[in-house]
Amino acid sequence: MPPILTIDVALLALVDGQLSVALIKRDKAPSEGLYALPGGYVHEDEDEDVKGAAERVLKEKLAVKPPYLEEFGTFSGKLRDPRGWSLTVVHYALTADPVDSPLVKVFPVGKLPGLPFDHNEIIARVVERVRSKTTYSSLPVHLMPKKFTIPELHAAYEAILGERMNLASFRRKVDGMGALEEVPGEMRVSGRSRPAQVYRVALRYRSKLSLRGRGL
Amino acid sequence: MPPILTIDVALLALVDGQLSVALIKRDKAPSEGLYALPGGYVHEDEDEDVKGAAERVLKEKLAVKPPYLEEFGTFSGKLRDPRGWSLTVVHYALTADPVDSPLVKVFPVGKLPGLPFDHNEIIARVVERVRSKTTYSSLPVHLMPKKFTIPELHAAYEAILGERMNLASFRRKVDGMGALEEVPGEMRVSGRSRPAQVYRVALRYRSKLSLRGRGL
DNA sequence: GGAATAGTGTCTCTAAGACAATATGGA
DNA sequence: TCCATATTGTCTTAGAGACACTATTCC
Repeated sequence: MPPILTIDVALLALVDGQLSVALIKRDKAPSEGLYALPGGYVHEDEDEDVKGAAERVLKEKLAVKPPYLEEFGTFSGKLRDPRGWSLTVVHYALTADPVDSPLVKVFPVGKLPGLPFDHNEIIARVVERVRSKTTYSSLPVHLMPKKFTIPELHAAYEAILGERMNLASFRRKVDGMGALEEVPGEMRVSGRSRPAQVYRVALRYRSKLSLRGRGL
Repeated sequence: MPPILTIDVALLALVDGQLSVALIKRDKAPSEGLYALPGGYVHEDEDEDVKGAAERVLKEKLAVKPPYLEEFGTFSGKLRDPRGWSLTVVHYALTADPVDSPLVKVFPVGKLPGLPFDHNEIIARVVERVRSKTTYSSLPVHLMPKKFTIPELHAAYEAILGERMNLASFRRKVDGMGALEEVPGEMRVSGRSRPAQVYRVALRYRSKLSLRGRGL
């Protein structure tokens, strides 16, 4: 009997200023009825590769086509699934607006219930990776809506890392990364303060989906 | 028919100052007789997880128990293996002394022959990762013998990256990383010059094998 | 004008590169 | 002694954080 091969996807988003993950109520055994990471088997006829399988699961189960999807790594062994020796290729995806539905619920990563299999550990490791990448890359831009301001992005970084960052240095850093471009003329007003310049993700930083196969 | 699940290992070493990879002559179809990455199926009864399978393959096929072994990622799809939709979990390992044998040959990564499956691409991607990690981590210490000097380690970094590095800054950097410790009193003499202090990898940086499951 | 937040300028500090100066064992 | 390389010290430069200052809108 060959090992059980599955893929799982951790779809992350910022909800109410908290890094959160979309979980789905399992509709079959084992652990039927419990929330878990969306996942499934590879469909050899329709999935080009495991990343394709992850995209399909995102579309079918979560109804999202997120701008960022990357393989995280595998989790395998005899004990993690009651059905036997199994291997799952875990992916993580970032989105601005996860869809809440009767079956899908978005949990802050700090307030997860007990999950089946090793999904608590998987999420913990994915979050660790996302926090790590946040410290040196523009990854969190993929958690933002199409248009956003620097202060909004700054707040997202602070929410993900759980610590304050210097805003002036942050400005210099995002400038230097070249991941953003101004939306000409557009300013965002919030309250009775100076309006902020609106930005969007630069073209070459969008849609990692199409850059198949290149890690990072 | 479920996907074919295999693991492959890219064992890297520095041979004659060149980053090199150990390839093994395949003893069965497909591509029998060609050099390829050592790999194989997961043995559900003896492999704790895919990393365990990689360790077993290293031991059985290459007769090494390297100090560093890490999962790289997966390669999957319909086209990469003539037998059908397949997935391989690629690992990379670092060693100081790869064993050359009738079946195993060590090739400089810049002078690889055409390899079966997608093994040329796999090796290219692994090398890219190792070079990247070399720029910001102490990874290359695992390519060194038990005892070595800073200038020797410096030469290893230059060989991996293919570019010159400032030796004084390099000293400061390895100092700061805390990955090394002096071997008290031991000096290495080479030629008629001042002898160099001998170092070894600090305990907590050895044997990533035991730190199962933690990426990086 | 005042409140509140956006954005800029400047100072300091740290880390890295360049490179000069010193150290040491073998020939 | 000299040669060759190891090791240290110093100067300069680039980038990040701290923080004060200016800008702009609504009230």
